[in-house]
Amino acid sequence: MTIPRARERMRPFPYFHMATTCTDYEPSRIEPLWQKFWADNNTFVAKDFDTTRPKYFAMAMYPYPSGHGLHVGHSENYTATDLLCRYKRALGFNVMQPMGWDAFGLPTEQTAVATGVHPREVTRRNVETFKRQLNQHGFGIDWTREVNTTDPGYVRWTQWIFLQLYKHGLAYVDERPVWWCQELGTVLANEEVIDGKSERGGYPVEKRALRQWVLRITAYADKLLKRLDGIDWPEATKSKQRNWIGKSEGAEITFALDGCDETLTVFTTRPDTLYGATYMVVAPEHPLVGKLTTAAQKSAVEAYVKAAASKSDLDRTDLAKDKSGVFSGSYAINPVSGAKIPVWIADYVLMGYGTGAIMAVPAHDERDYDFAVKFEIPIIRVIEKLDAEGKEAPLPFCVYGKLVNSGKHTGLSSKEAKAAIVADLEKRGIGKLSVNYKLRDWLFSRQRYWGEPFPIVWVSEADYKKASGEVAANLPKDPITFVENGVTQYALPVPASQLPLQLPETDNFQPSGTGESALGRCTDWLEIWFNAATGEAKSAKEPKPAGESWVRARRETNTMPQWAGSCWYHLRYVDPKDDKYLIDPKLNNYWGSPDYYIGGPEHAVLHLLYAPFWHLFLYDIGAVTTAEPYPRLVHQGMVLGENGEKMSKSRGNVINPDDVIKEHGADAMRMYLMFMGPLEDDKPWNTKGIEGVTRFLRRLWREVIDADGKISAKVSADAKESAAFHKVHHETIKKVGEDYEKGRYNTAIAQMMIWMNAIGKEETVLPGSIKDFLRLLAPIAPHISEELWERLGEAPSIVDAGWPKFDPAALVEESVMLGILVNGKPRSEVKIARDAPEAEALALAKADERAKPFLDGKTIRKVVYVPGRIINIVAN
RNA sequence: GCCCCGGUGGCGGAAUGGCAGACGCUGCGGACUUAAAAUCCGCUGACUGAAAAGUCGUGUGGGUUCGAUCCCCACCCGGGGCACCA
Repeated sequence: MTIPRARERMRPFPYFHMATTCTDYEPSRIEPLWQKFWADNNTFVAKDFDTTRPKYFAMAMYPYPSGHGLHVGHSENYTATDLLCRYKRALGFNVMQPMGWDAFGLPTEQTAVATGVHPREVTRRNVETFKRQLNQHGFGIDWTREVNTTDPGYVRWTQWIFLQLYKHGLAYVDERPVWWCQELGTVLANEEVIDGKSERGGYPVEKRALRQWVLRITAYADKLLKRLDGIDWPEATKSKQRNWIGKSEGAEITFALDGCDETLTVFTTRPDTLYGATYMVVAPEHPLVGKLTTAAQKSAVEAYVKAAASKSDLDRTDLAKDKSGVFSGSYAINPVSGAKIPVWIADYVLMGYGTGAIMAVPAHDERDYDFAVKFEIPIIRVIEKLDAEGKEAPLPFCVYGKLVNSGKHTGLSSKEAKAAIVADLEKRGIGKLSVNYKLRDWLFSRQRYWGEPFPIVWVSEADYKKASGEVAANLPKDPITFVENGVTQYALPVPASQLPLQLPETDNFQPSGTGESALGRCTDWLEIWFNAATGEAKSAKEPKPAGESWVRARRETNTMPQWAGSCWYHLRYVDPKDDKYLIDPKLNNYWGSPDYYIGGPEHAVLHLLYAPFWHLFLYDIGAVTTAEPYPRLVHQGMVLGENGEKMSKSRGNVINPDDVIKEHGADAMRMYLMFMGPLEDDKPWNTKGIEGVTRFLRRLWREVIDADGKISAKVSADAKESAAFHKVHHETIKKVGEDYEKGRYNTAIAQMMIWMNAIGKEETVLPGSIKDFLRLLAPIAPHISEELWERLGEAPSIVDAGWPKFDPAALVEESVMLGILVNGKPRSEVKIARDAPEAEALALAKADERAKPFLDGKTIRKVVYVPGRIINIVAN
């Protein structure tokens, strides 16, 4: 498309010196012109340290630049952000609206594998497309702050943060059964596995024991939970996070084993039911299984453990209804009743939660009850319903009550008994209060090429001890190790001075197939001489450099998951080029945390949990000055296809923003997206709907511009506007401001349509009225607003034209229609002074022709008068 | 099973204790036109009625209130999440 050059369009003041010469509303000519104007004038470059205005930092979740281009859901999300930013700017805020690219990740790598084009190049192309598309929407993005998670300057700091986590003991290596997806050739985090399938692609996953990096997010479980109370987030998401973190308070109790020195520790939330513990269960993976198993039970136990191991987790949970287990042959001693109780092995107890062992109280736990019934284990009631109406509650009885059959604790309430029993156990050294979380540590490594390499090398124990200088300064208290072929490998950090650690060049991005990423094949990069003081590296093919500190090392071949980069991009926007600090504290203080963050709810327990974890940690180590990363979060709803179903290629109901902009223009699309319904709701696209909005914009154009492209004769400085219009005009200024403030964009637009209907009835209109209106419209439909603003003789840009004020006096009507209700039912209405006294209103109501029949022959019992609204006469 | 969110015309939605259905779409009627498109004007919850008007109506059933889409209780339905978490 051709962009008219500004110079050619110059006309003498006051008209047409920048705007187009369109006679009809032609978004395809108008929009590119103003987009260029904004770019040429750096209109949206945010100024650091502007203390003359309050700052406003608004962020939408940055996109993954896929090969499919922008989705209409992005359009919705970014329109809402842009609209808010333009509104805040009109109010006088120093606004920052940044954008970036979540550019590491699987689809790009898969494209690279399929096409042989390097992921870096695939990313570059996709980013170019996305950027062009975003600019065609007319978003006021400050591109000087563009971030890309794959830029070396960005990767360096992602690695730096990992280094801090490592140094502070929050990153460790564990060989553990993890979700492995054969199809994707990588392991996945718990959060990325849904119903036994990969979140991305829906491929089957299975458990495999692999060496993995894990981040100790559980150390922040309590902080992550507590922060939820103080932030302005959608309740559903907070609730989901609370659930996911799953804090549960109880006690750890240690049971002695009969005829054995070992003890068995369990976690329970119901220490009050301890007297009712008639058996114990340990998970099949429990380390004590071997010792607990007696000779007689050995073969049965081994068979059971083997069967459990081969079951996928999906099978294990699918069979939830049908309990299975095997007796170990050993007995434990109930520490309060002294009873000898059997120890069972059953897969309904999970090794990953609590201690991997439980005390089973069949009378008061549904699962234990099912198990006890099936295996004919005694069931002893120890809790009674508190306010028993004579009848005993049926078993299993799983709520609090009063203790029975509980020795000296009989008669206490559950609550009292919990404290008393734990206190007793604590004195004996076999119990204590304890808290458990469902949240697991975050599996942080992936076997892919297109991700951040870990700033870690592996060395021998002897070489580990040679660490000094900057390398030693970054070591955790306890070394991170793993055993490979009987040899223990030690992790040394690649220190900050050597970052970023870049990916090796290769043309084969496929995983190596042995559980290692493509990096496992990049020998020159992988096998190195490492300086254990400075962190420098040289290929191992070269001779060993001179010096005590040089040791033989192998680099870590895992890469970080895609979530890593998005954990801190909100910081990089504030200080996008810094190579000294993660974020300059002065800039950090100026911009603070985003005042607004919008994105889909699908990241509730992924990005929205991970990023706060990193941020809280960075705050703790003094790397950032803000305690809370996202004080205010909004979720936009999904834009569904016209058939009300989720948009997808297979359903053939995808709406492409490029097509919509081509047909209707960006202003119409932006406006329609905001008009469809509440931002947070899912709502179906409707082609007729956007036509309605386009009609609205054309009407506006015709009110201002006549068929020759001149200002319409109707717009005149000596226009006489009707009182009715005057009122609507000021109501509109008030309502639109209030609605923008509350994020209720659909009703703001409805009000603007009311204004449009009102102006259609006017003979003449003041230019000032049109200009007021353009300023209200500009945040949503910025191009047409700029165009008409300038054609009306104002200097561009309308972006800095401020926000119109309404006249409160214009809103007040002397007389209003008062609803007349009889016994609560609307019967009539009457015109009356707004603040008429009750007596007058009542007299009018009683005399009203339509209300009268309902009052005839009845006695008035009560009158409720709400001045200006209704009068309700209660009569019978 | 547990947790969260929701249920209003033909459709998207508005109204958070005061005349339900703003605004938009659709549909119907009209104006302009040789005609069509575009544009403009009017009507458009259901039922009864020629009309005036009346009755019903915000998932269902109760409750609070002069008055309930709105608050409370119970239930039904839909969507999302969690699910042997001791």
